[in-house]
Amino acid sequence: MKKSAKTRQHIIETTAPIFNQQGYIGSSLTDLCQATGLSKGAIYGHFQNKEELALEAFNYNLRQLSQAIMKRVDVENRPSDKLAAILQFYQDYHHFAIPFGGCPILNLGIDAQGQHPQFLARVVEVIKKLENHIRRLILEAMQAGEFRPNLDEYKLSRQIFSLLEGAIFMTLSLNNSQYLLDATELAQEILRDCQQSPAPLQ
Amino acid sequence: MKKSAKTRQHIIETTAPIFNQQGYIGSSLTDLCQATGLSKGAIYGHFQNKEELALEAFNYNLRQLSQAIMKRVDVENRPSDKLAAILQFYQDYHHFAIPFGGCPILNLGIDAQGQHPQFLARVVEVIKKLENHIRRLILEAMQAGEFRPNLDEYKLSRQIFSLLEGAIFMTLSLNNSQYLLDATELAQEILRDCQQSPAPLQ
DNA sequence: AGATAAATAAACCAATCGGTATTTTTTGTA
DNA sequence: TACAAAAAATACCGATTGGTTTATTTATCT
Repeated sequence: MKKSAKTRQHIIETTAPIFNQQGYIGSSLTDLCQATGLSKGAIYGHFQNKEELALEAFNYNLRQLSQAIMKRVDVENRPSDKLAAILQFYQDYHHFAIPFGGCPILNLGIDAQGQHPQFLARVVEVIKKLENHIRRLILEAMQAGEFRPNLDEYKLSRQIFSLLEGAIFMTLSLNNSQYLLDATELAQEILRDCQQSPAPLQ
Repeated sequence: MKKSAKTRQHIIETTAPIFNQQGYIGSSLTDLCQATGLSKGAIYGHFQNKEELALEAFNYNLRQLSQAIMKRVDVENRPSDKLAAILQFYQDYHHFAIPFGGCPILNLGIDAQGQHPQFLARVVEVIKKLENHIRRLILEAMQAGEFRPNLDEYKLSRQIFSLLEGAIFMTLSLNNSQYLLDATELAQEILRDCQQSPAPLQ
């Protein structure tokens, strides 16, 4: 009874980076069998079809990412420190993403657009969750007096998230970590300006 | 003699959005034949193989994007106005990208990563060209006295480009134009601060 | 230890993949 | 209008796709 769940998890974990890197169509069952060391019969004993496995693998990727961020955030107390921890995480995000086969949000978001509505819905869910987390931290920082009270936390979180995702894309595509460094630095400056008043930005 | 070139171009133009949206592997010859209204024999009479056609189609996409930007830039004279024109273009970039099947840079960049080095090289080329264009405009604005002289134009162009690409991803994935609006607004503010001295940002 | 059920492998399926060879149709020109 | 050349359609190729079935091995539990 327990063995089944274990190999099922093994299949998910070993195929997750393949799906992340090669996309849904690009990941053939032959690839997945070779990576897991199992046969098609074995895989189909644990999953109804390729789509179900892909969904689980994508979910696994997104969950890993979320958890890695939250792990950094949870050790901080003040909202502004939690925000700084998020930026710190993204500063060397490529070290996290490259063995993962890239950024799950970016890869799945692009791969699923107009192609796999179900997958897109999942990645949108995670994006909104992360962006909302940033937004709530900004709001809490305002309420705690760490930030000016007249900020538009919705706009700020959208801007910071866009900046980070774009920098991830640039760093991974051009294989140049400078984009993530510059982006997180800019984000830090934006947040620093949230403390002052009146605002030169926002 | 001329008919051949015309249908060749027709094939490129009609398959370009398919390649852009579905990627290289995701675009089957059946799809391409159906879209062009031609048979496989006809397509293979104009292109050696699927890869050559894809490369031409991707180049077509990237060229269309570059030209659309340059068209807006070239009507301006002052460097800072040219920069503003670029931001203006990206403000409603989704209207350009959606009928195109998404952002060619983003789609091809993600699709090609670790999969098609040849395609990745092409998209990197275009990215560097556009980013360099922004960088040179910042430099020219400094030299013309429109911007402070002590700016890091390399860093600034990286930050702005990351911000824009990230906002494109967000707007297209979440089908929400607000990300592009907020990102271009932030970019405008960053550039506005380049005029003042001393710098609150950068 | 042996019965039972779960897990896996292997062979097989129709469909589709990219690509090619051949035939038919179209076209420009003499 | 006849004819050669180019362009396109058809039919086909082997390989691979996702998926299924059957047989066999391997765990699990009494």
